[in-house]
This record gives sequence, structure tokens and C-alpha cells, in this order.
Amino acid sequence: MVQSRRRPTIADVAERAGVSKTSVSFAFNKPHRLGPGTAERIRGVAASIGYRPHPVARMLSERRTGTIGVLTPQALAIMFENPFFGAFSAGVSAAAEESGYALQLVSPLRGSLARAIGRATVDGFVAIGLSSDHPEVEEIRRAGLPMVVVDSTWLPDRPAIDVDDEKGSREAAEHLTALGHRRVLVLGIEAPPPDHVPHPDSVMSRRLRGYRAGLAAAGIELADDQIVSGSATIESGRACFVRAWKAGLRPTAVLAMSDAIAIGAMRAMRDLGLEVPTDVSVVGFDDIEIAQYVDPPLTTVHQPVRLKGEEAVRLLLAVIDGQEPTETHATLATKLVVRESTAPPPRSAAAHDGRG
Amino acid sequence: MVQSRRRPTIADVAERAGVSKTSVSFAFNKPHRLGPGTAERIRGVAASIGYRPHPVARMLSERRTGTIGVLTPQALAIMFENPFFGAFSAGVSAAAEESGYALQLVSPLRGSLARAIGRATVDGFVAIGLSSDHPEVEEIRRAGLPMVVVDSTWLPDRPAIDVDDEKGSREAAEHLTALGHRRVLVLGIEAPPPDHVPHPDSVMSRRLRGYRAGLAAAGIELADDQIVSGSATIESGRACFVRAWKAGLRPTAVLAMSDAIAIGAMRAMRDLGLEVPTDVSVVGFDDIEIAQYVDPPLTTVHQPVRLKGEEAVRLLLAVIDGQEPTETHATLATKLVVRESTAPPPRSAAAHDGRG
DNA sequence: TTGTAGGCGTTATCAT
DNA sequence: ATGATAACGCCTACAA
Repeated sequence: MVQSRRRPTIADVAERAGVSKTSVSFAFNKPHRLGPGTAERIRGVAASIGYRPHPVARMLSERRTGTIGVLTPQALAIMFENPFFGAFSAGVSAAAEESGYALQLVSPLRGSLARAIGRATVDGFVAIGLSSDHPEVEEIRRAGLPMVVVDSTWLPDRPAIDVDDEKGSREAAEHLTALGHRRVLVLGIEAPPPDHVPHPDSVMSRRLRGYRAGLAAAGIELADDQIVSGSATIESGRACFVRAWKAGLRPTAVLAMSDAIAIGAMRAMRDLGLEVPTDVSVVGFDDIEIAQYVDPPLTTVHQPVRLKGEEAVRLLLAVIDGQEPTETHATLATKLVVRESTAPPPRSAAAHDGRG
Repeated sequence: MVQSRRRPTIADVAERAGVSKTSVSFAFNKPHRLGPGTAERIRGVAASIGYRPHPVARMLSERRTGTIGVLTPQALAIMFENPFFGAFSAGVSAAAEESGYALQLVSPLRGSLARAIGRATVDGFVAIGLSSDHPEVEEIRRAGLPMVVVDSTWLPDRPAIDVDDEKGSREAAEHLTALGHRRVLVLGIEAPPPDHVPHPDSVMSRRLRGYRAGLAAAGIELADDQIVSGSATIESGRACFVRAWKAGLRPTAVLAMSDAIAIGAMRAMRDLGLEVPTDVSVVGFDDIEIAQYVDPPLTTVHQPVRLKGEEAVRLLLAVIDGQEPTETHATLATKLVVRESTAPPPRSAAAHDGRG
């Protein structure tokens, strides 16, 4: 009964069962093409020696992997710190599972996203937050795999899913000015390179345009030092607000480009002895599930995060199946949700301008 | 310049470059074994015709995939609803990336976990929350791939990572009894099958034992109807508490087996006009990041979620590399973190027993 | 340093 | 209904 340590192959089964490899393959994949009972008998033999089809060999032969990849420009450990990514992944996986696809998470491998893509055994990618000024875009494009981009700047001909960032953020800013705020701080989501100019179509830029438009309607301009950026995590939000505070900024309201950042900023405020919304108002972005459970419940711009993931996969699968997709660029709706983290500014602040 | 639509292979490059396939392979994998300049020249030719090594063919030939799988007994869409899973995945991916491994998420495929495993191109699995009474355990075992189990009941010889559930939950219960609570409701995490008896070594059972031990020290017994279970999501927690309330239970304190459930329960309480902790105290489990940001900040049992993921991967990689792991079963520490969701019971409740 | 040839395990094609 | 054989695309002894 001692099994040789070599994994049994289809040939082993064929030999033991006294049939050809073809028949064994049929027994697993097209049982109807075999005589009555034959398939069962073969599967019995297969089970008895512990044979299971080798998935890699199958992929090579079938020329499809049956899995889709989620492409992230940052390390997954960072991505997962933002609950947004969990919700997005939930949507992606729901749609993938529904169509019988498996899921692979693809993040930079030893510093290179292109290398990671090269090793990924997927039929296509859903890329999240990919910027066209990413140093490896060219290589990524050359990979030639079907790809749908989400929240990304990209060539106009690539299928894309976005939300109406500009409208949402404009509503957020207008909400604040309507309450009477004039000293506003923006907490953005752009990664390091310090004097890097954001691509005009990046999520950061789009939301910034919305904020500016909303503010401008009330005659308020946003100076460069009123924008502080970091990654989209609670901890980064906390650090960014502290940094702004130490730089002397004394805003009566904060526009955060993600709920995680907003939550971190609120934490920093508490640590600094500020009350939300009495002393400072805060508006987030995303409306992740927990936004309504934090203290105080967060006013934020709702976007259909999970749906974004689902739609991206549907679009991708259409491309993979070679269908000419009818819609190649979907923009989903956003909507301001007012909760309890916003209120009129403190009276003492009414007369000031944009700085501390 | 029109490219044939067939993907270029190593043979195409060899032909164009006037060398053998071996040399092309070397140019990519072992450049040092080629003459000076040769590798570069070959890579140039490869780039010019858009050649990239085929990852599936490479896997088949190398007999390794360079990816590890995260095995989940439930659909990913459900798993991702609990922030716990995001944090765990962050740990897994951090450790995987560090070792140059890619990540695949493996959940039931068309209802079957075994089928999903069969199609997964991974070198091994980290399984989370797998129960030995899962209908497909036998098939899963037969897959013969290296596997480390986390928060699972499993054969004693499998490498495993756990936390000290019993100690943590006992502390939670003792905290409540010390505050004077005697009417306690437990919100558990066991999936549907209604009169299913939890495996005695499941996370559910372990935590229940801890709760019972802590309660017993104060002379309190837990009746079956004081335990209500659902999945580990906010929504399920809300529903569970409402169900208990409608059944007539009037606990002064709730022991929830996950923070997500606790948060949902607190929501239900608010909707029912109850204040936390004045009317009802709540203790969670996990100490996910947002536990400290909800309203009120959640008293909960801390467990090193992210570390769990990291350790599981380290153990798995050791197994994959064929090392005899020194520690085959690690139990990480838990610790009660008291915040503001717990307080003494309302005075009016002091004299009652365990029911409403 | 470079080339030849065989193997990795499966599915597809085309007979019989 | 079943079988022989050729892909699938790469890696790697081993030979030169």
C-alpha cells in the first residue's frame, strides 16, 4: 500500500485501468463520450491510486486559467489596511465566483509590478488605482492581457469603471460652505514622490477639482499648503492631520479623500483636544460600512464600492469572452451622506481666512 | 509591423536571434551562463517581438507555482464582510510578498471546496476556519498539498496556528461578572445547520468554554437559549441581537465572538432604544483596528490577527521547503482590552437571574 | 559558452 | 466508443 512519492499521472491511471489516456481524460471531462460504466470504472481506478488532474498541465493544454487577477500597485499589506479594498474585493470575488472563476491577488513582486504580472496565471486583470504615470505602465500594457481598470488613469481605449468623483467631492465642499466653513483642509491620497504632479485624471485630481469647484462657488480658494497627502489608511490620516496642525493650520473643516483617512484625522483631533463636529467638521469619502458606526457617525461621500468590483469583473469577463462590450467606460454615481461629523464652524472662527 | 495574433514563444525568439531555445531560456533565467552581451542581445530580440515567458509552461516545467493559497470555507464575499479577514490577509500577504510568493484566494467553486482546491495552482495552503466536520475534509486531505490551518479543528498532526481563545473569553466573562452582570447573552459564530453540534475544538466551542468558565466562577450558568449564533458580520450581529430581544431575552451584557458581531449588536441596541454601556454592556472579540473608533469604543479581546497570518505563512513555507518545522502548533496570546462599551449593569437589573 | 533532446501532464485532433 | 499522437511552452540534464 505504500504510495510512490511521485504524483500519479493520467498515464498511470490509463495503464492501471487498461485504457488510453484519452479515455481517462474523457472520464473526467466528457463522461458522456464513454461507454456506460466505463467512466465510473476509470474514476474508481483513479481514486484508488489517488490521481487528481494536474491543474497546471490542464491550464497549459486548455490555454485558459479560469482565474482572474486583481492588480494592485501597492503591497497588499497596505491595500488591506483600507477597508475600502476589502469591500471592493468582496464585489470582485462575488462576481468571479458566480462565473466559476478563481481569484488571484497580484501586487508588486520584489518591487516590480511588471514582474508580478509576468508570473500571474490569469486570464485577465482588474486593476485598481493604476496611474498612467506608473513607471511600469509600458510593460504592463505590453503584457497584452485583457484588463479593466478601476479608479485609474489610463489610455482612453481601455475598459474602465469609475465613479463620479468630481460631483461627489463638489457636494462635500458645498455642504461645508453652506454650513459656513471657510478654513478648509484637504487630506489627499497621493503616494510619496514629494513634488510629484498628480495626473489630471487621477482620483486625487478629480476629487480635488470637485472640492475646488464647490469651494469656489463660495469664493474660497484652496492654497497648496492646505492640501496634505498620504496613503489611504487610518494611521496615515492621523499623521497627516497632526502634520498640518503642527504646520500651524487651524481649519474648521476637513475634506478627507477616504473614510479611513477621515477616521484617522478624527482620532488626531481628539488627541489634540478638538471636538468633532463642534470644533472641526469632517467629511470622508467612500462610505465604507463602518463609517456609520464611528464616533461621531461620519458625513461622507457614498460610492458603490462593492458594485464597482462586480461591474469590473463583468466587463472583464465580457472582454475575455471576446464580446464587444457595449459599454466600455462606466461611471457610477456618488452621493453625499450627511451624518454627524459636520456642523457649523465655531463662532470664534467666523471671520478668519483660509489659514491658522 | 502587424503582429501575428499567436503569442510568441521561446522558439520564435530563438529563431529570430539565431540561437537555441536553451540560450533564450538562459538569457532570462541564468544570464551568467551566457557569453558577454549574448543575454542582452537575446533579450532585445525578445522584447522586439513582444515575447514573455509563459507562466503556466514555466510552472509545469519547474514543478512549483510560486504562489500560496488562502483557503476559505465560505464565499469570499462573505469572508470580506468581516474586517478580521482583511487584517488576516494583510498578514498573509506581507509574509508571502517578503518571500516572493504570490497569493491566490481559494473559496468553494460551484459549491465545492474540493473542486476549488483541485483547480488551484498553488504550492500550499493556509486554511482559515476549517472544521474537521466539513463535508469535504477527506477530499481536502487527499489533495496532499502542504497546508497550515488557522483557527481550525483538524488532525493533530497538521501544523496549526491558533490563539488562546479560552483564556481570552474567560477574561471577557470575568470582566462582566466583576462589574456585577448576571444576565448575559452570547453571540456566537457558527454557520447554519440548526441543531448542528459544534466540534469541541472549534473556535466557537473554545470561546464558549472560556465564557462558561468565567461565568461559572461567579456562579452563573449559561442556558442554551442564551446563545444565539450567526455569521461574523455586522449585519448578522444586528439580526442576532434583535432575534434574542424578540425572544424575550433582556440581558444586561453581551459577549460577542467577533467585533463585527459586537458592532452590529450595538447598532441593534441603539435601534431598540438601549444605551451602551448604561443599559447593556458589550464585549467583542478580535480587536480589529476600528474597534477603538466605534461608538462607544469597544471593550474586546485582543488577538494578533495580522501576526496570525504572517506566522501561518512562515510555517507553510517551512513545510513547503521540506524543513522539519520545530514548532508545529503555535498558540498566540489573547488579552482583554477594556474600553468604554462595558460598565456595571443598571441598578434595576441587579436582582434578576439569567433570563429576561 | 551554446545546442540537442526529453520531460513536465494534460487536452485536442483525427483515426479506427 | 476508444486509441495513437501531436500540441501546449518551458526548463534542464547532457553533449559538444
